Amino acid sequence: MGRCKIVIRRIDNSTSRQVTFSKRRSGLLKKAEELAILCDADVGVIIFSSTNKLYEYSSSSMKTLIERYNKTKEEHHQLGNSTSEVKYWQREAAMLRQQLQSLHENHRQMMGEELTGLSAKDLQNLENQLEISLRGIRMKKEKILMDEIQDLNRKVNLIHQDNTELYKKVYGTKDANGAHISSLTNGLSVGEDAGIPIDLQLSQPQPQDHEAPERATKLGRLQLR
Amino acid sequence: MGRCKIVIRRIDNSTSRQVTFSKRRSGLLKKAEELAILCDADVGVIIFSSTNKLYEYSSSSMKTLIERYNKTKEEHHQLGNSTSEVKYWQREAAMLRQQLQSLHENHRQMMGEELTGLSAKDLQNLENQLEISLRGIRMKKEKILMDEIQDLNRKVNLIHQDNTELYKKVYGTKDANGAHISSLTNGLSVGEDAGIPIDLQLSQPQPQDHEAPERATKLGRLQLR
DNA sequence: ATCTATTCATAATG
DNA sequence: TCATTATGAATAGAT
Repeated sequence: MGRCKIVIRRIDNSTSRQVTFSKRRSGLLKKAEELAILCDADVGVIIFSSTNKLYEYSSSSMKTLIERYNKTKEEHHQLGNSTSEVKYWQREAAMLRQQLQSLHENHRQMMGEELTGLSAKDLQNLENQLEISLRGIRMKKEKILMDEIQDLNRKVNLIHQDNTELYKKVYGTKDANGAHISSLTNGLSVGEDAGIPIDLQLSQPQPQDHEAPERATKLGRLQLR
Repeated sequence: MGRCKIVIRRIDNSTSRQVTFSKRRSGLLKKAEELAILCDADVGVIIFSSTNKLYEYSSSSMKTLIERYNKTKEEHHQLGNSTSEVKYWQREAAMLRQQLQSLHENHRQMMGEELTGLSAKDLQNLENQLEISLRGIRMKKEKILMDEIQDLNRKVNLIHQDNTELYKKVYGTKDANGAHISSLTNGLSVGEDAGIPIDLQLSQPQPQDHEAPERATKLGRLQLR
């Protein structure tokens, strides 16, 4: 229910994930309250964001609700009482450390380190994955550069047009392009002719899909490396 | 979202209250799951109907979630109340969780995912790193394969020598290498001369198909494609 | 349960 | 974060 349908899977972009979280969180809490009121139910919602921030709703009291839940589940575990609080945190830390270790090893392997123990097959898989990653990364990079270049082209053309206009104003409507221009335009007259749009490109002609190149605009620098 | 707007207050008619409960309950649980997946959040919902029936959803485990909830609440409520040991472990866990998160993000980027937000420069660095990794991995793989081949060569030579010995025993000490051998050794005479070691090599240092090459050694088969 | 007419939630955008 | 809006989802009421 938005501008377009979305698939329910983790949102990659962290900004939009945060935005969506904020919206849907409030939506969920609202619906929980409506359900509780409309249908005379006892409802509790607990949400931990990916940044470990807590949000909650409870139609009565969360404590009572959780107790009721535990009773219903026939688990008299005394989850809320800090009998073995230290132990809890120790387990938590141990679990996290384990996860961290495993991920770290994986990461090392992706960095081409610590490869002993891997079979030729494992290495082949790793190689394939890295090749896939590289393709994705290169595409993304190309896109950024192409966008930047397109924006620069636009900028250059605008300046060139401006200069042509200025030239006309200064020298009348005679020849709008000539040696004079160069000196006037601080060496920016790139095109041969005002009528022909200037077009910078990456030396390798890549698929040119043109989207919003807003980043380049902000920079406004001319870096033609 | 229905035939007409309704006010949010207890539905008097028990039948329609029951129907609405059923519909909205599933809606709420669905939304909870979507939030958890989309935004990488930990979400739990507990619902007791007016007839004391329990319905629940939890993206991880309700037990863990409730424990986490209680800990978070306590932490918030009585900051100075916990012992130094608890505090130590809490900090430890928080630190580990942070590290895990950061490493996870890094890992995702190395997998070519979640690249939005990276600059062209970042992407270039990533690309360079992956290329370095690939070189290392390929070298390692080559080495494994070369070792394997060397081992096979050794084996082949040993067999060949054995056969030569056997030939001598059968036919005396005359010519140890000849056309006869071929028939005796089941087509295994690969080298020209017994004195010259046979030497298999990778035709090109590229991924051929390396289906578990270690098995070949064990089996003692010679597959010379 | 199933079917619509509506209202609602929210994705994209500024 | 806030506001707007087009669009897909949820659902109230009826069958």
